[in-house]
Amino acid sequence: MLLVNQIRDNYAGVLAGLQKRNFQNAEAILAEVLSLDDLRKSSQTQRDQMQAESNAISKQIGMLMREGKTAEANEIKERTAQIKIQIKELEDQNSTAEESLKALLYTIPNVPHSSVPAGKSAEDNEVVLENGEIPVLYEGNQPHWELIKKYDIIDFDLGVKITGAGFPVYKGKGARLQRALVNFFLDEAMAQGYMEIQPPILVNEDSGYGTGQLPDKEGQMYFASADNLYLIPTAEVPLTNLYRDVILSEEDLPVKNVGFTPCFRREAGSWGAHVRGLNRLHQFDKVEIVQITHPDKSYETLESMSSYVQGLLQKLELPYRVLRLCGGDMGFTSALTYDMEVYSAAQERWLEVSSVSNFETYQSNRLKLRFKGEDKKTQLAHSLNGSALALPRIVASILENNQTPDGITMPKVLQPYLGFDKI
RNA sequence: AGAGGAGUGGCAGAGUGGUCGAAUGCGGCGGUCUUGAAAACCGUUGUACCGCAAGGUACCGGGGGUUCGAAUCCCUCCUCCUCUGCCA
Repeated sequence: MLLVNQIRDNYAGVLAGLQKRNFQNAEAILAEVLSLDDLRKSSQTQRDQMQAESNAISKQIGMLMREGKTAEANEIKERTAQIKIQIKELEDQNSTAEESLKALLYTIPNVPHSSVPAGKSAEDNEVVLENGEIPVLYEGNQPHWELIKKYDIIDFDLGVKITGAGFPVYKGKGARLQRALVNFFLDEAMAQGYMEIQPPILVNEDSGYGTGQLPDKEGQMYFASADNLYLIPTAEVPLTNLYRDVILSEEDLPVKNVGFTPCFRREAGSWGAHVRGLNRLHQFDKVEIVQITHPDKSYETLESMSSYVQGLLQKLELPYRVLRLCGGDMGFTSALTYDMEVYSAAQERWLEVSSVSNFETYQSNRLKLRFKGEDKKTQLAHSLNGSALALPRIVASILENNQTPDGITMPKVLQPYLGFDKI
């Protein structure tokens, strides 16, 4: 969430940024934030003063008691009763203001970076670059949901039988392809200095709040009610919450972590004709990279993460483009997001396979993720993450773009991991 | 899952109603001494909020309560350890 001081010190900038996102009623909401914060401060100042007086009296009572002056002690005691009532009132006022302030801040998205284009929807995203050749497929090519049946490598019907829609079963070479991709992605990340982390895939409520899935996206997560745990929608949640309530020292920066996990998304109400096959699932595998950096370095880091993801796509020989998301299409918590899309020749459309974002202090403010520098001052770190990569659409595009009348050719980099070159 | 024990500063560990944000030791940082280092000695060493500042307030696993006053008493939740049970 945004910092109140960020709003106070740069009111015009924050307002303009929120408007670029088409955030409704920005002006009224920001004014409300400032007035709630004023109320919070003034009630605390008063409360602290009353409390100081009360503490002084209590100390005095202690002294009188020790000297055996019980009557005098009892006399002063009566004064504290009155103070207590006032303290209670001020405390209520203070905590109400604080809670309202927090609830309001939760509803305000991050301020976009200056390079973010204005716009309302995906159509206004800016194409930064395109790379790779779009393959020309043979007559009679098929989309992946046909190919997986033809070669019997991914089975949706079996998934329906044992779980439900959106939970595919990977078989034989299909399963092997999944494992090869995961290993390839992890090995590549480690070669770039990321440390591999295997986190739990169920997380508690605090973690949900830490990265922003709660309170508003509650319906998107599967919930294990007997134990109050959420199935993670992305490894971002455990990987970033590792650093909740942590003060790093400056020399620990940048933190570079990578993790492979299954991801679970309820995707309530988002089913339709264009989300067939592997395009949208309830359970899928993803390798996620997370970095925690010094505020001065985060944009440099964002570029390097973007190039890293592009490198993966190049090695997989997939044609892709990079988009800079416009204000209206960005995620709630992001300040700048690049989406990587791979062209699927059989579906004749671009598929989003990665999203790389800089959250600046938006997440770290919620997480209380800070670092202490040479000057011994603690300040909020910047957090970034990106998919590197999510498997299903990568699998879909590999299958579709590499299909030939007599089989599907596997990218060269994967062959050592696969043990075969063709499906 | 059942029975018992325990959670205090970076770590170890005292403190069982007031002068306790908290002894002491270790570690860290600064200094004296030294050619340098070690040792010794001296000083310093948590986080957050309010305040222009001086300063104030809160925090002893989390939350709630009793009391003029809580690290200390009560309730509740969480976590860890030991034993029993179950188990990849």
